[in-house]
Amino acid sequence: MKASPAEITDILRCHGVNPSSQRIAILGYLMQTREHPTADCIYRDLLADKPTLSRTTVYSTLNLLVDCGVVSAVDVDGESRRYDYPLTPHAHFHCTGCQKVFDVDMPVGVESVMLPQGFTAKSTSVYYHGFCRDCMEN
Amino acid sequence: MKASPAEITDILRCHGVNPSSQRIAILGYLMQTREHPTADCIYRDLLADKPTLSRTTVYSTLNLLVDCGVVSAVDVDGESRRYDYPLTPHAHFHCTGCQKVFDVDMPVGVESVMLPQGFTAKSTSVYYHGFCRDCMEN
DNA sequence: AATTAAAACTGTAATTAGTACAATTCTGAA
DNA sequence: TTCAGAATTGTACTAATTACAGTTTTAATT
Repeated sequence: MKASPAEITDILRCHGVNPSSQRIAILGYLMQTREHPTADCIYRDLLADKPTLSRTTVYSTLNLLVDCGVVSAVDVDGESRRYDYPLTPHAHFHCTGCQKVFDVDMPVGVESVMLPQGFTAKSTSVYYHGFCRDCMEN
Repeated sequence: MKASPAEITDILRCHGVNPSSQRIAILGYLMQTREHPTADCIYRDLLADKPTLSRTTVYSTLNLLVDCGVVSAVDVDGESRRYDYPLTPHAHFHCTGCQKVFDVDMPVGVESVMLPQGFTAKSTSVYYHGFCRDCMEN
């Protein structure tokens, strides 16, 4: 089910973000994919619908959305940063063959690990690296 | 305790890597720090001892060592890749204030999570993001 | 010790992701 | 309708990393 512009607008407003048409398009794009796209990938795909969109807007909007916690950044390898609208908490599997990123279960207990005195974690990322099914078979 | 050149040579040979003086210096550097340095940081620090060292060699050596599993890459944010000689398995805490990376305990059970059918993980990374003690206090 | 082929190293040039910034456009309140 | 602030745009720039060609080193063989 695809989120309506009104729903996307609400999410933005809830986080104190002014809902411009570009921001709605970018967040909407992230909400309807599980592909963990890069900024450039988002830019290229949205260009068809919004021919005046600029790369700078995509980058700055993504930074804004990450800063206010609406979307999360996926830094799974040293390559381009990817972005994720996390419906539910999950971990990521990075296939070193095809470079795709898959959502997998978040292991239990990760969030409650003992950190050194005085350290407080605001978020946790778990990445598995290996071969996905398709790459395993070939 | 600092590893001797002979010990470093052994580690390299065990992994099928020809122990050149540059490779010994780079691996030795990583073995005696817990700072998770970037390639450029390693380059700058080693330059004092090896004035003819080139950045390209540092990058290619690090790629080589990561590929053969001697050192691990730490991609904790979108910035430069960092490198780690992991004596024992551990997770990483990334301070969003000072940008330092700290070793912390690896939570139990992370490695035994249920992955989708046909997926096999070769390695696992766990990153916590937040404020370290010093940044918390200031 | 001399020869030599392969491997490793070096330095420069190129590539790529991402940011800075100034100019333009949009928006919504007065 | 006016206008100020916010958002967007496009270009120029920076920084991390890689490609590549030429040089040096290594180590085996004669």
